[in-house]
Amino acid sequence: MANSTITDVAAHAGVSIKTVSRVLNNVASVKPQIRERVLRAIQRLDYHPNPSARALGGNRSYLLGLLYDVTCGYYATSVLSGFIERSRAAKYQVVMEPCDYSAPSLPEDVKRSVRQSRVDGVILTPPLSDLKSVCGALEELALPFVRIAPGRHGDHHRSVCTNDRESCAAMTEQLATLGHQRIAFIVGNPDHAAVMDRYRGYVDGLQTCGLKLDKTLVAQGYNSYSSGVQCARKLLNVSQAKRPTAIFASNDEMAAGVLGVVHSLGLAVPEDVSVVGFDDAPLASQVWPALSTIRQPIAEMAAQAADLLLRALAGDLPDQVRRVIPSVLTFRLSTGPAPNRARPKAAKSG
Amino acid sequence: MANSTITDVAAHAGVSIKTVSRVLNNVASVKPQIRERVLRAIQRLDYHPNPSARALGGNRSYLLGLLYDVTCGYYATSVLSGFIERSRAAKYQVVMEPCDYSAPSLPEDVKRSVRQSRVDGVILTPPLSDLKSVCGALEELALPFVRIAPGRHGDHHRSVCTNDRESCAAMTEQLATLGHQRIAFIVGNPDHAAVMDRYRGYVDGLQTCGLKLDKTLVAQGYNSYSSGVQCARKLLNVSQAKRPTAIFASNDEMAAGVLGVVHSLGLAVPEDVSVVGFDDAPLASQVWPALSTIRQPIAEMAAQAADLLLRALAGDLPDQVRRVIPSVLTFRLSTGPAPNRARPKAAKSG
DNA sequence: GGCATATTTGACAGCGCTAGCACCGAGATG
DNA sequence: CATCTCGGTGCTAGCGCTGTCAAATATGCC
Repeated sequence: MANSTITDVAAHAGVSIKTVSRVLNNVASVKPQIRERVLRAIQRLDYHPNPSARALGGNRSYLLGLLYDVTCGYYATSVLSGFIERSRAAKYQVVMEPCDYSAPSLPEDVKRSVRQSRVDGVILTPPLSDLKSVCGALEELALPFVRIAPGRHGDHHRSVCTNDRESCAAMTEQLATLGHQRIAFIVGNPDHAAVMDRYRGYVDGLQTCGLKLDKTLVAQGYNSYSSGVQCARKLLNVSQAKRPTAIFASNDEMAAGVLGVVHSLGLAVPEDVSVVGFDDAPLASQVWPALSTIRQPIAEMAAQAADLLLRALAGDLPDQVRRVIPSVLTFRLSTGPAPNRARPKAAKSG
Repeated sequence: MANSTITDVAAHAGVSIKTVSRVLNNVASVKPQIRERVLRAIQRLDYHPNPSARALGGNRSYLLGLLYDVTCGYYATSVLSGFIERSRAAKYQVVMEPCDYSAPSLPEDVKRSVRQSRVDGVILTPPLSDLKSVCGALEELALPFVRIAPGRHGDHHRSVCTNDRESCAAMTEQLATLGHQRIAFIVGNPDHAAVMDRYRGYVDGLQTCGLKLDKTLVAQGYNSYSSGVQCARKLLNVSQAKRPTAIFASNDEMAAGVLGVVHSLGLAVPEDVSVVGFDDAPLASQVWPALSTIRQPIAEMAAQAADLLLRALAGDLPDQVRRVIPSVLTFRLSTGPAPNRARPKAAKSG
């Protein structure tokens, strides 16, 4: 069955192709009755406009790009799931644009990539969303874009993020409420600006609870499992008195690394050490014990980003917009009350 | 800088646009000297053909679809990374086509999806690649497709797979070599036909080593972490004598579930029980202890699939082709010698 | 009713490329 | 030497839409 064209629809509805085009593009000035007639014809013929023809005629591609770093495949997939639905609804297609975050030629790569694919706009996932060079390249091309979870928001850009700082503060407070006084923190990759906010939240939380920041309890990680392992070794390889009773990592992968070290030292989670992550990646519930973490609503953020991008393309959105979707604290088995030594008053064994 | 068009290139090279078009499409009958001239002009103008125009004129879209099940995001991403590179090189773009594997309307959804996006061909990732209904829908539309890691190969289709059976046999033999005599197996979701091959490999391996198949050591899982947990409980909740000393799960996620159960029973991995997975997903090296597993070369398989699809589109490929990319056994910390009780002869403690 | 204004609709020319066929010149053939 | 062949090239008509602008129709006012 050959695909029907706009001409077929026009013939069936007894109008000109231009009117059909108007209906397709939601132009207001079509009489309801005629619009109805056209829609019926479209339905009857199972007509789908040819994107290539639309693109060629309208000087746009109806393609949206999802720029992501190849090493962050999981994140990209989650973003995709939220992004694609909205885009589809708006008759846009999504093309994936893998990038190598660490390549020196990144800005050039991005430019070539988007020019070649002729996308109408892109969304940037972290860590790309933090790179001035990438944003600059996009601006040079005058290509609309929305950033997901960028660290710096000051620039004149559209972005969607979550409340990293507040949720990390809340998590820190929860740990304190469980009796933890020596709460360690593993900072994420400094390249990912958003994770700095997580650290700030940790500091806020300590302060709220009257705990004072102990720099020996802060380690610098790089978002990877192995950096989590290294940080955990550093944090735990001390006398028992100085050992943290809880370790809060800036992402789940590093938290998983912590778990490994704790196990291999013969310590128990959460009896000896509580462990907390961030993201609620699938990994968080597939390690043992399952990680308490902070669920970042990636799909929802992506949907909002799609919204912003589509509206920007339609021209009814200011240059600078920022949306915040709250994260939610999620408690699983990796957290528990602080061990007795930390709070000598209420000694009980179980 | 406005994008240049084929007309600009033709003018600069002093030829007709048709000749430029021939160069772009690798038509043989262009004099080397002229071809050279055109290529230089293309380079100088940084010309990229407009895909929409190519699509419209040539009656194809230069779009390739990647059909995947939304619940298998990770797998899709890995496939993508291998797929996109080849496609790009051939000036094709990749669009992601998420599907709901379990929807009754799946064949209709697939049809609508591919018709709407106008893709020229698609690749199918598991579990989609096993569904007759999906393949049927695609055939009805006469849309070329390549299946990745399907279980049944008998049909008249193009596919790329790995040697599930052989590698699982080899892994089973390795476990036997380590002294394991009670090797349990967790079968994967029966919907994913490829995993049945893994079970067959396990049976082969047992046979090769002179171990006999004990049905009480075989559990039926569903590829998820939680089904791994359930199977492990069933397998381990027996007297010590009957307990398996090694558990081989058909994928890493289930193996991670096994790990959790072993830990929570107070047993040690690999001292009391060795655990093995399949896939070498990121998860495998992010649990503790890191999983011995079988690395499925997904990206490479995807690249081959892209190759097959592109050649099929070019018309120089028979209907039925099957490529096999071998998996590789990967040993990490989750496997070790069988505990002494299983081989009472060489008692040593450490 | 007659006129000036909205409002709604249609005719038509591209968008940048490919496909089909016509064309041109050089070597092969009679 | 005329004719044929054929590799190499150019001309031109679309592909299915959108944008522009003009035409047709509806609405408001005196």
